[in-house]
Amino acid sequence: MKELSIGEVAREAGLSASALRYYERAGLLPAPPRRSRQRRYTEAVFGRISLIQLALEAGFTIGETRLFLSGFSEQTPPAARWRALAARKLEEVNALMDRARRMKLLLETSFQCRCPRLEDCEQFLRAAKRKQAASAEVFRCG
Amino acid sequence: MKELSIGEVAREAGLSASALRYYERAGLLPAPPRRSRQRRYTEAVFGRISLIQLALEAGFTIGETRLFLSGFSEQTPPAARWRALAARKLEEVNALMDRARRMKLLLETSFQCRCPRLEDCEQFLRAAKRKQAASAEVFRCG
DNA sequence: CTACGAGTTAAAGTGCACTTGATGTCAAGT
DNA sequence: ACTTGACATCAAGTGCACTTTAACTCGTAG
Repeated sequence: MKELSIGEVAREAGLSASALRYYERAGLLPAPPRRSRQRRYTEAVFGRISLIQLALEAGFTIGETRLFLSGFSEQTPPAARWRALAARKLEEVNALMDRARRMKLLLETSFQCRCPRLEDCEQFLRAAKRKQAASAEVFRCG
Repeated sequence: MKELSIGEVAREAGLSASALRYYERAGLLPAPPRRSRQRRYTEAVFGRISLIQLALEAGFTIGETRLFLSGFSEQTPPAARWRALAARKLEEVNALMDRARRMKLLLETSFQCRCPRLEDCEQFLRAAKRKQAASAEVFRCG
């Protein structure tokens, strides 16, 4: 089984070595064995990394992603426990998609006006004011 | 024309006074006249605030929102500015929805899958690895 | 032997969108 | 006169996901 350095893994996976170390500290990646203090990975790490990337790209935080990963990899955690976790995340993903859809709608609104100044444009003001979206703040920080 | 304090505007608009001051510093809101150093707004500010909220909810950053509001060049009409910014953002939102969809699939699959370890589950790895999204970091901070 | 590149650590820095804290000003009420 | 409450500024803090920096340890090539 070929051993890979952190640099090789990083290049292959398309992220930085520092991100890999960060994931390890954060408990997303298991600490690999060392050859004279240097990490040596196997190909198996790429699967794990893909899962991490997908979860993060889907909007999960590091903490949630850790739950997602370790919820699975623990030796047979109570199936119900995982199901609850997955159900909660599924709700979040649904909320996420809802929000994305609303954003898409807003973005696709093609304003046709020729108003030179925004403040005078009834079209924009109307669009802006009827937004009771009550969005769950999935993305904006703070 | 009635004059409003920052507190009244904040209450009415549903955001905090500090956020209003922040928007002003960031160039999203014009600096209103002062009565003994205190900001005095007119009703007109609510239209502007709605536009800001619209843009932020559509996923624009503060910087992008400033571009939308006060233009690259002032003589570019608002509708054109919106289209230009929206086209770029739309791609990001589409990528986001794609990722969310795959995450949803993943989570739903998890209700069926009996693999003891996540890394061994072909279903997951396949779902996770199909990512050519070239994600543009829409939402994640940093 | 020395230089080089790639790895190691802990700690501090970054960007976003704000918030919080310390300190000060001011008009109105008691 | 004094207190209260809302406002002001400026600096620093927050949370996330990393990155950067400084100081080091290696194995290998020349």
